[in-house]
This record gives sequence, structure tokens and C-alpha cells, in this order.
Amino acid sequence: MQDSRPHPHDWNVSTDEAKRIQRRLASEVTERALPDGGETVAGIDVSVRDDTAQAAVSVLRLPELDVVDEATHRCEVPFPYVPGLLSFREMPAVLPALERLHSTPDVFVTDSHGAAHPRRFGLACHLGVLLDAPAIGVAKSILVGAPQGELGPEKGSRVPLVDDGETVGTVLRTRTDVNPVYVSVGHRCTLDGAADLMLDCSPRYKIPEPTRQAHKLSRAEG
DNA sequence: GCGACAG
DNA sequence: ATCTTGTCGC
Repeated sequence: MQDSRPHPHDWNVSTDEAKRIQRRLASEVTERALPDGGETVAGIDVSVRDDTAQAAVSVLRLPELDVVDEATHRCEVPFPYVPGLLSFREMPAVLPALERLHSTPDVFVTDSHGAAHPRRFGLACHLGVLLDAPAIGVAKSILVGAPQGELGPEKGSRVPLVDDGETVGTVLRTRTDVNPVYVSVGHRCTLDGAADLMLDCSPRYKIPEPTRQAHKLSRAEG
């Protein structure tokens, strides 16, 4: 992936400014069909140790899920962890890592929420809008909303994640008898399409292979 | 005021 | 997220 725009965003902002930015950019999230065919999916994750963040991106090709590209970037964390403002903590480390890729992924997947967020603008949305590319959020726990109805125990089972009367995500069982993950729209995808793709990316583990690989890479030293 | 709260 | 050993189960 080649160099993106010079100053996509100023990350040194107050929490109030961050919330205003989220509310403004949330209106730019669009829903549309995901590209189909033998695509490449980039998993993104960030690990933090002693105020230093290491972002990692692992690009996998479907349907085999072979790793075809990787990149990392380390920097000081510029923002504390505040529920709802995760993107302001992790994006500064993620963007430089993306610029180091040798290819341009078709879809981006983050280990966080997209629209399943207080202002409907989680990290997956922020990434998708800044890159203007398809993005999906896959979190391991709920930030807002509640599962609608009971989720079946079988792999592939799914129920809506509803917040304030609005479907903001999908509770998806990627492994039989294992806790589900929470999928939500980041940008340029439909909720069902996102859940379908994440299921295709989880042939063996609960966590989709792209973010699973990125998680390992973010924890690796270097 | 109290509890909840992605990573 | 991170700090951490052993342990139950396929």
C-alpha cells in the first residue's frame, strides 16, 4: 500500500474533540456489498508495552488464508485507553504500518468494533473512512448493545446485536460451543456480508485468521 | 449518584 | 491491553 495523504488527521486532541470528530465522521460511513472473489484480507492489531505501541498488519489471501504480506510499526502511545476512543490510541501506530505494506488489501479487519459503538464510529469505521476502503470490526466483547434472542451453539449461528433499538452488529459463533465474536460494519460493507466473510476466515479458531495472525505479529519483538 | 466500559 | 503457572480436554 503506497503513501496515503500527508496529514490524514491530528491525533493530539482532547477527549471532547475526539468525540466531535467521531460524530462528524460517522456520517461518512457507507454500506455496500463487499468485493467478491479471491480477495486479500488484512488483519490489524496493536499491542502495548510500557507506553510503546506496536501495530501489526497481516494480509491473507482467500480461500486458503495464506499470509501474503506483513508489516509492523512501533511508536509511543499518544492517548490513554478510554472506552469509546480506542482509535485515537491505536490509529497513530496502525497507519504507518499500513504504509509499509507491499500490497493493497481488498478488506481490512480490526480487533475492535465498527458501528457497534456509542457514536457508531469505532476503530474499524475510523480506519475504513480514512482509507476509504472496506473495513470490518470483530471484537471479543461488547461495548454497547445486547444480543437479540438466544444464540445457537453451532458454528455459523448469529443473532443481531441491538443498541437503543438499532441493529449495530452481529453476534457470530465462529466455533461450535465456543464464545461468539461481535462483528460490525466498519465501512463499505454490509453487516451480513461482513459476518459471512469472517466465518470464511475462521476455519479453525474463534478469532478470524487475519486478526489472529496480526495479533501474534504485534506481540513479536523486532 | 451508580454501574458499564472495544483494547 | 498487560501481569502470569498450571491444567483440563480434544
